[in-house]
Amino acid sequence: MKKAAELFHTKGYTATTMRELAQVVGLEASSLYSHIKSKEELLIHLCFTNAKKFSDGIEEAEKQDSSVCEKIEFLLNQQIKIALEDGTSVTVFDDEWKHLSEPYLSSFLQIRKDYQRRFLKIITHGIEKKELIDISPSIIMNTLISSIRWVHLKPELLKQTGMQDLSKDISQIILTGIKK
Amino acid sequence: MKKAAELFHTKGYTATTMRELAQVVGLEASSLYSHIKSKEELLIHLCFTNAKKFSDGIEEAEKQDSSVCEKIEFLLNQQIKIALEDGTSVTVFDDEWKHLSEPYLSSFLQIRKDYQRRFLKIITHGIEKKELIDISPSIIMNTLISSIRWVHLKPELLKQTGMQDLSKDISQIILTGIKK
DNA sequence: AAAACATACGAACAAGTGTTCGTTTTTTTG
DNA sequence: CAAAAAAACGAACACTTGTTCGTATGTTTT
Repeated sequence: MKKAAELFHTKGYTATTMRELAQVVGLEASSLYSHIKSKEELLIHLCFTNAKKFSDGIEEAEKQDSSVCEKIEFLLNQQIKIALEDGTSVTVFDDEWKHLSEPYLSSFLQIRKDYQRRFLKIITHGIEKKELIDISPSIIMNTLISSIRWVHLKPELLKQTGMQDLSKDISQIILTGIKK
Repeated sequence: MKKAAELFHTKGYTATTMRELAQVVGLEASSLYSHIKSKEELLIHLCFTNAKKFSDGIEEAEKQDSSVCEKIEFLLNQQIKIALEDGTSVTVFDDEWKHLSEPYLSSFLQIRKDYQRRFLKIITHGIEKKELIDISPSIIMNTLISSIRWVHLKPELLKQTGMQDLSKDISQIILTGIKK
């Protein structure tokens, strides 16, 4: 699964061959099928495992008895942490889900939509409480989510800066920008 | 080229078939080759056309006799504009370039690297002049670039908000976050 | 109108795809 | 150690891929 994630990350799902994957794990292509049912099974697993991580994150944020800004900071930190611990999976989650076939595709999109709905709710709440500036919640959320979508591609920056500091710097930029 | 960009955008380069493309433009697959030399030619054109747009943008910013913040705001606006005018191309530029083969791949990465080098220079300059907060220029740049990487996926938000306002809102979030 | 050209087509090809099958090898269990 | 189960293999299959080729059909130039 790990090697599959790496290949999907670098070459993309469609461009990745079962024969390539086999070679990377030291097997013949046919042998893979003693362990998995299909190529898509790999993609399904990677997509939904990561989807769960994100959903769990937002659930935890919702439960917290804290200010909206603290919740958002928590979410940012959490997502940066996930991205740094398992960057290749995040790529798959971000970019390769579109190769899921039905019914997995619909299911995945549903989870994603739900995640964004809950995120939006937090932001909207923050605007109402005048914690956040009065900008379209949708714009804020998308900017927020996107702004960290490079972290998993720069592991060298992690070594340089350290996760704690990296996380703090990014949070500072974004939070300063949306705080009232 | 336009239909190709759309297909590459929704299905990905590798997953897009010449037969599909042919059907979309109302031809048989073989007929396409009266107009293009290969499938990759399409990808090459899309990648480098967009690369040029971005390079031109940063060149213009460099020339401007303005503060660093104004330059960055100009760049943000420009890139948002590009993303909204031709969203599918931006996807190809962002995500599908990796399917370029040599020597195009190296050439493309060189251009990209050069673009980031010049962007970094602007930011570093801004930090030196105390216009920007003292955070790793690399972190600032990546956050900046990424933060708008969703715009081209939400044309409905454009209709709702209008490009001018959308651009202003995003700029406000990001610039407030990095201004000293 | 003839010649030259661009465009479109169907058929085909060579290479590569995910996957299956029957068999052999290796590991685990009783 | 023998039996059962799991894992690995090579060969093959059915299908799809980008692309080529010879040919036909319009379209432009002379």
